[in-house]
Amino acid sequence: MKPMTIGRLSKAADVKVTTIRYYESIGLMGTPDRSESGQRLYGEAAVQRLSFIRHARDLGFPMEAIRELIELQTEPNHNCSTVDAIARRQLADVRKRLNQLEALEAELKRMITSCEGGSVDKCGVMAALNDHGECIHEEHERIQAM
Amino acid sequence: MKPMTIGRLSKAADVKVTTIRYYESIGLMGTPDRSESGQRLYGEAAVQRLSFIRHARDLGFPMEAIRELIELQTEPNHNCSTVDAIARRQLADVRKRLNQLEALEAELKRMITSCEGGSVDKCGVMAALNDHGECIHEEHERIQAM
DNA sequence: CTACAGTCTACAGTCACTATAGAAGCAAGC
DNA sequence: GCTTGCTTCTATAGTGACTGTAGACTGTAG
Repeated sequence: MKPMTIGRLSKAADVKVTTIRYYESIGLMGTPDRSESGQRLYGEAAVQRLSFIRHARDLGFPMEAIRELIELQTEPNHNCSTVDAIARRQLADVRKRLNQLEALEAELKRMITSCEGGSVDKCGVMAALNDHGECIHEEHERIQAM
Repeated sequence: MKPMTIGRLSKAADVKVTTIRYYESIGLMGTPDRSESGQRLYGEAAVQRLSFIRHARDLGFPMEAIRELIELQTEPNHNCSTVDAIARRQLADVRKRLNQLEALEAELKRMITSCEGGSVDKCGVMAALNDHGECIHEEHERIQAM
């Protein structure tokens, strides 16, 4: 039951110190106890909470959804259908992105095989990039780079 | 050969006016001619350039890669192997993201099916989110939400 | 005691835009 | 010519989810 400093918490949950303070500032983490000298002190619950956030972020849940989930967690009598709905929404989102990425993969593959070497003005990749009619972006949503 | 204003260019290339000015400010678009009253005037080449950028962004190319591609375009004698390399890098990236998303899909599906209704403290989704050991993030890269 | 790592606050910077404000320009209708 | 209303101009601030920096204090190992 001995409390840990922010650095230890950081290691325990694999979240950077600055990010922990950031989460606190946006109200995701609650205000921790402080030592006499003013240092933040955390218990196991903080590790849990932080790992939860991290895991949900790794799964691509938007911050807002995570906030919602945390609120739901704190009132455990609430029916979990809301939680289920959030997860389903996220799954739908992931699937949409999968489809888009598959289309991208196909187009990139096509672009690359069309390139036969030589100078840029005959390059198939460049041609494909210039030739902006046919391709994907009927529904013009943008894929994020990582 | 009559020049168009930024608004017309915006419609022609399907890129917002503000975004065009932004691209200019970061040096992706070059400084256009101006009318006597100071309005930007563009020709066909600008539509081409802008569409090129837009298409590459739609394909998820990072800004830096696009900048590189544009530079290559302006020296057409350059061998296109560099272009090919950039496209291949992008393809590899897309494939990596595909794999990650597939893993996410599986985990989300598992989470959702494990939920049998009832209150939050017995919810399988919540359990999965709390239970942060086993899952994906050995290689902890984060998937971006869109 | 002295290093030196960790922690504190507060604020600026990142990316790729988007939004806002306030002023000036332009095109059409009356 | 005048008014109406859209477009354009510049400059600046805001977004999300952090990251980085500066300068001061604290805690600990040798």
